[in-house]
Amino acid sequence: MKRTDTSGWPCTVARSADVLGDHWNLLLIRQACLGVRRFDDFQAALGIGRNILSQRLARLVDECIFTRVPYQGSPARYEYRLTDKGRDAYPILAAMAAWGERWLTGPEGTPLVLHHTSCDHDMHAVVVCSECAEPLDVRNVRAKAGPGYPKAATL
Amino acid sequence: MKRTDTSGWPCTVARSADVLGDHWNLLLIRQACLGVRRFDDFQAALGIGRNILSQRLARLVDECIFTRVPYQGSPARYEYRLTDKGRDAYPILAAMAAWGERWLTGPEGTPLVLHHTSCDHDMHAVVVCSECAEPLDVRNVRAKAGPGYPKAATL
DNA sequence: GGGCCGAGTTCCAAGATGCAACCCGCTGCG
DNA sequence: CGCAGCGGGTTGCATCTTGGAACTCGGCCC
Repeated sequence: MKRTDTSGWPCTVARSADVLGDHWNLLLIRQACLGVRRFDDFQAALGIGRNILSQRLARLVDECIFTRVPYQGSPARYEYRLTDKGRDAYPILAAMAAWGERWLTGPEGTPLVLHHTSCDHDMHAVVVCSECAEPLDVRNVRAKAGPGYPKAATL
Repeated sequence: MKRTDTSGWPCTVARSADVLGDHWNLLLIRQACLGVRRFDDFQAALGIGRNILSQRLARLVDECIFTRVPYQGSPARYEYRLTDKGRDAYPILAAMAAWGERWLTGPEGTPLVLHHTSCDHDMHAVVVCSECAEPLDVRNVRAKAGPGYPKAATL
């Protein structure tokens, strides 16, 4: 009945999917990357229901993707900021943006262009191999069991 | 009421999230990348309900991420294969796997190791800038409106 | 003739979502 | 003082979506 919990599966994709496989979570992280930090701003920007937002933020704080820090006392007000873990999810969003740009964009062109300030160029994300820096392709990658792989498993 | 549809939003992340922001969809694509093609194999590998599986596969075929091709007639049997669009989503999964490996792995180590056959090394995915090949970091990226950006918008 | 695939549907109860309305501790303001 | 406003949430309720298990259907196999 309740959404299957994949966080304990012997697969890093399944574990990530447990938290990132939710459009609101993805969108919240994206907004946060864009500088949004406050409840009402998330709500207004995404049009997400306040209860859902509240629940999602709690989950993300729980997962250490956001931290809830007070930015004023009396009345106590909090804002949500990305942790290193959350910030580190940005590449995934960038990869999704690149995919969306390639496959889900109509003739009108991309709504958003990313600009890399380090090299001062407009760019898009490319996912490469850590060893040879070649872009990845499913056909050149094999998955094999690692140290944390249990004997019986789904793969 | 029904799950908010973000596929028309002026944001490539939101559009991608509409289809990739679902753990089953992600997991199905992952399985497909691993070579799974048949209904019952997906079902057995993921433990997903047959109704949900059926519904998800239909959606993914609809989105042109999978194609349903007959592999025998009489009785007609179909298998689901990744299209180029689907195959191109692999980098996203690889990025998620890398994140999961870094942040969601316990002391036992990664369950799965990826091996890049092109360079014959074990590797992990890195998301880099298409222009300067530096790994991305949120702090070095700015989003700006592109050609497909409507005047009124959420960003 | 009966059982066994693979590939789906159908049914139903338990959750999840979305929306709107309500609450709470302060602040500013007339 | 009284009261509306603001940021930040809860609560309630009507719908949808999930997950699990049972049922269907066309064709082999024995």
